[in-house]
Amino acid sequence: MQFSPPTPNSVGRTSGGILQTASAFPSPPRHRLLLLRRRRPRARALLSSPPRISPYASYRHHAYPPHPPPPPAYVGAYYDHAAEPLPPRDELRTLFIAGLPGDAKAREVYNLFRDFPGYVSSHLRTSGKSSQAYAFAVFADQPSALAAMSATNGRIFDLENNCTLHVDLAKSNSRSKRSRTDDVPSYSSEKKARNPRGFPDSGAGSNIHMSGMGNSSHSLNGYPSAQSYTNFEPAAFSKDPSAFAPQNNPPCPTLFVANLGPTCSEQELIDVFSSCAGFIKVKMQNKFGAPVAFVDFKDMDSSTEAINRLQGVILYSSTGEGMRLEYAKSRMGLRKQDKRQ
DNA sequence: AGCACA
Repeated sequence: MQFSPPTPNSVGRTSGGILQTASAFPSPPRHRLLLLRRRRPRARALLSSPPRISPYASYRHHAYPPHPPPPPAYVGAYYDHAAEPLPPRDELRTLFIAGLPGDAKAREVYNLFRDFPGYVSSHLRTSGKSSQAYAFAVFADQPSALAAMSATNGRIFDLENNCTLHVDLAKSNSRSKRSRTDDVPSYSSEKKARNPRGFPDSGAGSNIHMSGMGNSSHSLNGYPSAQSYTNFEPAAFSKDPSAFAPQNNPPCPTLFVANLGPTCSEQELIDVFSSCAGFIKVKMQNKFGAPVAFVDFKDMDSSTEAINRLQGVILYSSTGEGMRLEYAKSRMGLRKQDKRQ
């Protein structure tokens, strides 16, 4: 209601398939850039060079035949912030997600963000006739939002429609308080996975509030919390991770991370990997040449899911391709926790 | 294209 529908005249993808963040959002607000720079001084790659999409990025469906890229980017979703009660600190902690297909479901948006620490809620806006949609995802604070942003920006949401996500800080925070219950559908109460088509996927302004608030960021509100990405991944995906892990090491709870940008920091990796279940710690190797890192998980299931989720993800610091994940050759620091006398 | 730390 307070959102104007996306304007389909905006710039989109070039014929080469390169996504230009800057052009996708003409004349980005100054404050947004400043915020990004403040926290990540070396965000040059993100701001000035287009995120390139790795074939490993995002939830992979089966191998879809390539399609000519439709223009997916949008400008829109302007929020009338006149009546918005900004939190005491006006730090932006809401993400704006563009590039969603018109038939995107609130559940899909929810599944995209629910595992990130600090996730609070998401709101899908589908503009009836348009073939595209956009959404907002609210986080507890800006670092959480930025971590989720760096992990999801550039992800291929729908290979079939060639939908690539553009995730950015929203221009203003969404109202996260449940001050209004007008257009909240009765979905969140129950009947969850029952009816996959139960979402009001048409009709502008279906404001679905999928909350993940509360404790440790998992589950809640009816959705199974664990690694149920069954909506996105084929069965073989979870059965045979080696088919998707282009390396030879046997599965290991520790991951080896390569192809990091020269300015990648350990904190940036923590921001990204801490969203994975079973995450323990990151150890970065910056001394020699190209930085690499090791990320430890509590078990091989966790590390495998992390590979599947984050393979090829492009970070702020990334140059060119996204990071490459492999099982490490040996488990990180198994020393005292192991009960070898 | 690179696998350390204990």
